[in-house]
Amino acid sequence: MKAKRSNPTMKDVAREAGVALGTVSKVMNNIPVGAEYRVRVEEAAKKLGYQVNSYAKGLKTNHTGIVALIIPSVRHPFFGLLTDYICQVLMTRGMRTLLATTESDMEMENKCIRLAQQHKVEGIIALTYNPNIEMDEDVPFVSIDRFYTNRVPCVAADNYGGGQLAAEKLVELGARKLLFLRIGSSVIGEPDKREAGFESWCQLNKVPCHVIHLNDEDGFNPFYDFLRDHVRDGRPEYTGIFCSTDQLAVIIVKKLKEMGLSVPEDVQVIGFDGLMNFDETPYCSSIVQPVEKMAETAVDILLSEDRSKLPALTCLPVTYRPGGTTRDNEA
Amino acid sequence: MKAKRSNPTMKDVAREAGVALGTVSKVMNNIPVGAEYRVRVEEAAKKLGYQVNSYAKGLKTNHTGIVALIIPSVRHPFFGLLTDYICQVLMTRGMRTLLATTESDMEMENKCIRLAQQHKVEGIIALTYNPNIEMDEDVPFVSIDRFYTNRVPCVAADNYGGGQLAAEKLVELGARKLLFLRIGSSVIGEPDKREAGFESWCQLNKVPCHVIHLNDEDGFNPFYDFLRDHVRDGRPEYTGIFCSTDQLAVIIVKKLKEMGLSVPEDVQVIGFDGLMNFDETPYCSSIVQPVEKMAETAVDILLSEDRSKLPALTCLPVTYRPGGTTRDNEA
DNA sequence: TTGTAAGCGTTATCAC
DNA sequence: GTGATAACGCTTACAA
Repeated sequence: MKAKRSNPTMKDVAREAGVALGTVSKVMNNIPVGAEYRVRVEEAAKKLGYQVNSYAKGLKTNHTGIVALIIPSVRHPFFGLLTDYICQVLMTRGMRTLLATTESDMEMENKCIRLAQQHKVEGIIALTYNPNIEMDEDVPFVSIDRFYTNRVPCVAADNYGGGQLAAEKLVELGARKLLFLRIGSSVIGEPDKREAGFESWCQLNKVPCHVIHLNDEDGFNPFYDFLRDHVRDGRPEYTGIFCSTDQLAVIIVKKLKEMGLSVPEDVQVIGFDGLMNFDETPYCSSIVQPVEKMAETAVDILLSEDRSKLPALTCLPVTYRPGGTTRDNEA
Repeated sequence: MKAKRSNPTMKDVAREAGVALGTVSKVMNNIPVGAEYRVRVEEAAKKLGYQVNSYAKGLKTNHTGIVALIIPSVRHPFFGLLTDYICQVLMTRGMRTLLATTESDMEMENKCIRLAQQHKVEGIIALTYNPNIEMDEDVPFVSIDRFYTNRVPCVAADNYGGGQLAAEKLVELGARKLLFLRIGSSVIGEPDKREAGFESWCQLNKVPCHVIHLNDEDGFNPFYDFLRDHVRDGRPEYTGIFCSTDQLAVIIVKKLKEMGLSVPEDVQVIGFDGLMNFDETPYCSSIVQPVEKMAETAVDILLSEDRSKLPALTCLPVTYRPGGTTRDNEA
């Protein structure tokens, strides 16, 4: 553990090296300079433990090398994973991550955006369903999972295709009637397309399909009721369930087992997200979001040179992965 | 979604309001100023959509309102949770979080510390087992789970006490012989005390206790071998297992079941961390780390006014929580 | 190629 | 209480 002296400035380095201030600056920025000088400056810098003051630098250049990430939390596995990747990708692009967790509180979201702008970040990546985002026209902004306008690029998984894929898989695995389950207050983001894709596939393929929106008041009763009302020969009729998230799927599987139904024998369940338990095993069969790809894409778009022609919406392909809650051969 | 005009400066506001530059500065910093002036300035600022440039401000004041958090990742539930709390607590203290994930790579850790210092952060909170941290003497530093020297405050859970508690609980719940399991390369952090506490309790209470360090080469063989070698009447002799982390505990439980042993009937398992699955249910019976308290404490120490007398090591109390892998009455 | 000097947007120190 | 003015540490013409 080494300790270094404090706060030497370029002026100090210049004096130490016996060169002009501008020369030091050039060395620090890799601008061609006499080899002899370069060495002198580098030695002086090392000796004094000099580090550029990026605030002074940022003030001049308006480039801070910081990108703000605004996200509901970092403790939910999906957000944690996404944050992790974004942070890593930004690092490889020479950028730092300013993290702001908002708990999806709109006021907080706007506050964080304001703060980010004050800090002159190079751009903002945000995951919010806030309809009244107050964004500065000229700080690059990329939204994840939420389409605002053509002027704000949005990156998301192919939620619609994922919904279709879930339906297709469930039928392929033997389910004749399908159920879609979703929980929580209605939002207006890309994830809503999971339901749309699911339903459209069923319609197109003439597969009976029912949709249940769970809410906080009724709890799981609508689900219980539906299952009880649709029984045939003592077995549930709807044997394929698609849940809007893995989280919900895990809960539903538990509920089903409590009801004496076995998963995947009696009923098959597919979730959405593709999260892994921390022993690297899937929570459930799931439509896997390409989280790493989403992170890369978001960063690429945010930092792209030519901001005049950006894709308004980028949907990245999802995949299906068995995870024990479906009757796959190889599961 | 509103859009604002770009980059007005204090000078612009001053001109717009018809006052001097200094007056604007005072208004922005809540320094007493004529009521009439204050109103004029505030209106002008709003009209122009003015926001302070914190880089210019930081250059002057050397206060950036940013704290760096250096952590292996944010995708592991424990780190995710910790990051979440730290970010929240910092926010309530008027600080922003600069996040750096290192994957515990030492080079990366030092690089991140260097970058943080360049960004003139108010302080650094780091979770690293890096022995050669290159830290600047005069940027406040708080370490989590790793004691360096008396000069660097360290915040951790009471790992030693947690180890004792685990042993005590296992015996209380009926185990006569105890096993400690730990995996991975040896580190030199506070978490090592889990083992020490566990052993010391056993010694003090004359309870037979065996320790196994799993490593990558041998895999779980040492564990299997030990279990096989210590059987009595067809039942394992060591019926209480303490794992150094919840993650390991989850794996061990799985292995035990594969061996035909049932948990918690045949063998009881306690982990460490107290993590919750994302459906808010514990992974296993566990010694719970006070993560939120750790976050608060780390931030408090980092930002404390008087840095002359700081606690070198703060160990926060842990608790035991049943989680289905022990034979607790109420589990 | 190297050195000089003018700002970048703030804050802080003064006279007023 | 208010308003010029000099820094803060750096980049970048531009002059040498």
